[in-house]
Amino acid sequence: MAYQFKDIEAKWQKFWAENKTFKAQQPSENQETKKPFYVLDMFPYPSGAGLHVGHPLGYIASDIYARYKRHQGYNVLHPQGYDSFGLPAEQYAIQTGQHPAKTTKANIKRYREQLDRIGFSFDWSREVRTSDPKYYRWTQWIFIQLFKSYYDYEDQKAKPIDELVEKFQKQGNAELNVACDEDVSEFSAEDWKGFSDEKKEEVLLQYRLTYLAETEVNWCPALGTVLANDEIVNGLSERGGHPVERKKMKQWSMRISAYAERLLQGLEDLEWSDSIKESQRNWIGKSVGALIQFKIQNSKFKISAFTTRPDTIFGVSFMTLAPEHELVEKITTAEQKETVENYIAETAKRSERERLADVKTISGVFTGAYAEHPLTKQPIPIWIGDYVLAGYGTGAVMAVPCGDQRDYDFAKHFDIPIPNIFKDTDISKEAFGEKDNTLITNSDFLDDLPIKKAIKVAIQALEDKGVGTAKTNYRLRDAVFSRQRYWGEPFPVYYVNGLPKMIDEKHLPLKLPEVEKYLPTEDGEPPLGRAQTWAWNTKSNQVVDNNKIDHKMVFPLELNTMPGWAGSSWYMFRYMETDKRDEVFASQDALDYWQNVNLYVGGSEHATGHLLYSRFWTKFLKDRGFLKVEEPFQRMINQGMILGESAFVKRGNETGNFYSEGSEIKEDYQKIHADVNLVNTSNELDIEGFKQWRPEFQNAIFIGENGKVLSFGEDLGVAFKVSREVEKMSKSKYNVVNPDDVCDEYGADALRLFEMFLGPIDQAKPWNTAGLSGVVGFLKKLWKLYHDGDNFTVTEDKADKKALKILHQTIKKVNTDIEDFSFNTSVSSFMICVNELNQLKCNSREVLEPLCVLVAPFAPHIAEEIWEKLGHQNSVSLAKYPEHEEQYLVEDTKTYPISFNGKMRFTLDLKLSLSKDEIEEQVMQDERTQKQLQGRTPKKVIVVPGKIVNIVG
RNA sequence: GCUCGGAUGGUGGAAUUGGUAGACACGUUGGACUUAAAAUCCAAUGACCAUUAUCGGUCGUGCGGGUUCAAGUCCCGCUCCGAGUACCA
Repeated sequence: MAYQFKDIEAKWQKFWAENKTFKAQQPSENQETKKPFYVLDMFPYPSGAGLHVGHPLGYIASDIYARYKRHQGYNVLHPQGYDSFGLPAEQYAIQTGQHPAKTTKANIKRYREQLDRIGFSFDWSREVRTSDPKYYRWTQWIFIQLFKSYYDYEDQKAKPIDELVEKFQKQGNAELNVACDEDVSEFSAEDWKGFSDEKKEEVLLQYRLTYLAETEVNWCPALGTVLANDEIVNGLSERGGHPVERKKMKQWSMRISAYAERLLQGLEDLEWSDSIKESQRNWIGKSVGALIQFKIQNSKFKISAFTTRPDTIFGVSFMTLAPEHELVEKITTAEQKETVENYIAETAKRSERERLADVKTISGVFTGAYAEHPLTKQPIPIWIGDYVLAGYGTGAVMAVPCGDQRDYDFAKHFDIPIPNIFKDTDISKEAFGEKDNTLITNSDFLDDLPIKKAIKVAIQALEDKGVGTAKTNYRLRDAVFSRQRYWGEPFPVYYVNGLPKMIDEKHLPLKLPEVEKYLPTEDGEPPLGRAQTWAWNTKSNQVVDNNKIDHKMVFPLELNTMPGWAGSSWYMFRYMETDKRDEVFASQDALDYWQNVNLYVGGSEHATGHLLYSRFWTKFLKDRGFLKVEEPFQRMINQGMILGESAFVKRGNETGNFYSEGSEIKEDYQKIHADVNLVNTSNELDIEGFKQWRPEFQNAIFIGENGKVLSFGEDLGVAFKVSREVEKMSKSKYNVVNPDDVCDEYGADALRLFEMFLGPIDQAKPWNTAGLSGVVGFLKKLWKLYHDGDNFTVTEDKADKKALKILHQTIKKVNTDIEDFSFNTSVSSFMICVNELNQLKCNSREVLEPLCVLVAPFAPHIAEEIWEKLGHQNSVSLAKYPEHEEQYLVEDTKTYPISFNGKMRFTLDLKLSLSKDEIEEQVMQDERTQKQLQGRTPKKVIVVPGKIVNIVG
């Protein structure tokens, strides 16, 4: 009987579910003191399209690893859940009026069905859904904790805001080294005590780790919504092409910038890919330099500019301010006023995106004002230029045209002098941007110092004169945390006189209200502005009707919701908790036991989003004593994307005829997507299916590969071919392959093995079903190894040496492969092993039982079935993973490659125990050596024992 | 522009510290079994040259150099492709 995967897979999936085989033990029930091991996948967003074959790639890899760790005796936590708040459900709701909760629930159901078919060893008892009020209650709770905290740079940690209030009372804010907004004004302890309560609240908001601030957003009046940067093309909305304007809105932000240094340092000890670490480093963008003050002539104002090159201070020939810089209007002279205003108006019109796209055009205007060089006291003209970004540093640049290409281009364009301060360099064509050992010149006390030394000396001099300070700048900006959406976590916030107040923790969750439509309101408020019941009664601590708002006891609630990354920034800790989910976000003993994620598997597209925010929240929760770990994810593997092989047919523009790939076409044509499910592995299109797929093609004419019109009946043998192109797998490209179909046709084990066999886990690769037959063949051969027809043929006989050798070689290889995540080569090893055992006609339990366990993480269903036939009661997942025994692998002879001048000529079996000289002697005596040498004496013989003999002549 | 990856047969991809390049699989070709097909099994398969089918030879890991007895692997200089990021002072 052949291997009946359908029955077997269904049987074991049922068995695992019923026996709760993969339920991780809680620390309290874990009496045998098994070591914990936490394997986590990035949880999916349950979209309406369902899973395609690309999604399970990472899940299969992590599942293999989780199963492997269970075999090794670990108490493995391997959960799964859903990142179920998000935009697609909301957009679907806008179009259809269906409540997002309803579609989300349906999508989750479908996801679960699809996942279950692949035989994952998830512990579903710990499932989380970010859109579940029982879950987002704790997301809201964390938000409140952030609101109640500030960041102390001195101790490098977050602390309760009350402690800051105490400090204000004692010493004001002047001397404090804490994270805050840029524009806080100084106050003394006396000032603080004199502040009204409202004023105090306003000040504190500038220090809290989540705070309200005016932020510019892209507002599209026609669509009535706020757009993200990537939803805008050339200043128009991507959807519909409507104009977009910049609008200031009050938004919640997260003070992630406070954690910049720790987020950077923390990367060192993580076992993540270099590329992700590097992206995070770039994103954080640490640059070390100095902040230098420039007095403005005839004015009380000062400009401070950040530079990484204080050594070039004597090369400054002008300054440039961003058009948005606050000093611009204050310092512009009367005669330049009109020019400057025109320029500002013009740049404001251009969207940020346009400005970035158009880097080559140099534009700017002179303000008429002059700054004073802090050391030479020379006047420096102040310009405005849109190459200076308001959001980085101070929005002002001390321009050193000889050392910076942008300053250089600007100076050339406006005919500003370019003094050279680098010895023996040519700056006639471009700036000298190197940071090497070149010496400085024309720079007073910095003359003849190499650049690196000069930087230090310059900073010291500036500090001594009180005109500058050493300063580290980070590119990382605070993260906007408000979204004008419906389908997200509501903020636990109400407003008293415009100031935000937190709802008391014990009244959480604050549940999403019902709305009749999911669009923003006519006057541009977020969808929650449509809710009838969206006010907070501070007496009853309940949500009440809007028209009861009296600003005494009943107050308006926040209308924004939290972004997608809120719920995903802490979910890894939620899985640790099972019983007390209503009482805590996760209980202390669970957190202490599981610590953090040992292995995290997911795509690299979250490098600067989710992976940074989760690290931020973890560090924050640790600072405030809720966690003991500093990092959420210790080791990470990033799986590559599986791409689709789209199929294209050529359609004539005039006739509408379809042309086979190889046929001659006498008119202009377009390539249009054809559903890949209508194309076989030889790229032949199923024409009847194609006509049914798109009714408008019903009467189209098809020109076959032979160049003739295909008329059915006569031309049955003539193929109609399509061309193939690799693209991202997507519904709109009709190249989606559904894992369900693969499971139906070949089985879950085959799907698992094939996805692993496809290539290295971290590489992007196209899905090509053609290769599936290889792993299907392997499974059949594996089955055959234990069966002869219907009979189970495993015996208790002693295995012969050869069989043991191949078994232990395979064990050794697979063990190292799993640790390295080289699953493609493990599958190869299995194939080699099974082929050899088949040839040896091995049916000894001594070999076949360990092999069954070895294969189990990869192809669990077939392994369970065989395991049962081998007479075991328990699941194969509880079996101990085999370890290789060196005794079967050691050999006393080695096949030596014998090379002449580095080229391999023949091989010779030699005893491994031989010494160098003995090897050389035996090789030289061999007749083939003599033949190669033809009587000559070799110059040198290189013998590497155990490896190779090379004869140089 | 910068940063990080990558380039190996017809295809996907193997190759410890430099040590027999092309494992394994797909595909292709030939064969066995069969009335036939499917399934299965066996063999060949980097390119070129040579020869009597033997024994053989030359070239081959994007390109050009280098180090070495020996380079896919190390070093220098390029080309191309992919990803991220972008006027970051």
